[in-house]
Amino acid sequence: MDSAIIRNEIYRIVRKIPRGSVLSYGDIGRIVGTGPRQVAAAMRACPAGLPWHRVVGAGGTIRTPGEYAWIQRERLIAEGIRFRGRGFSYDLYRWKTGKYPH
DNA sequence: AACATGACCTCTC
DNA sequence: TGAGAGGCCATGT
Repeated sequence: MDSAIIRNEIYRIVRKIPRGSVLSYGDIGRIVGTGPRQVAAAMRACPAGLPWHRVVGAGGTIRTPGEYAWIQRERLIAEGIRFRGRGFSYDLYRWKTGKYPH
């Protein structure tokens, strides 16, 4: 199935995000050619060892439900991301090294 | 096969 | 600044 391949692509990209950087659901979706919700759906399975905390909502917001939101925030802060208010500056911490297809 | 759901995004008002 | 609507499409029932 295509969807399984896309899921693997998503996981591969998330694994590539370097420490201290983040990527949004929408951007990841744009890279692999699918939508933001599909990225979220893939993250629901969350394989062990995956740096899921580096995947955030558009504009640098935490969209993770429940207590994981707190864990994610702590981990991001531990990687050097400074929060301002609810979220942080996505432009500042976005993983820029990965070139997006266009 | 139809239907509901969702760790989203963008545009309105 | 915040709430609502619509679009999106893989997943699970």
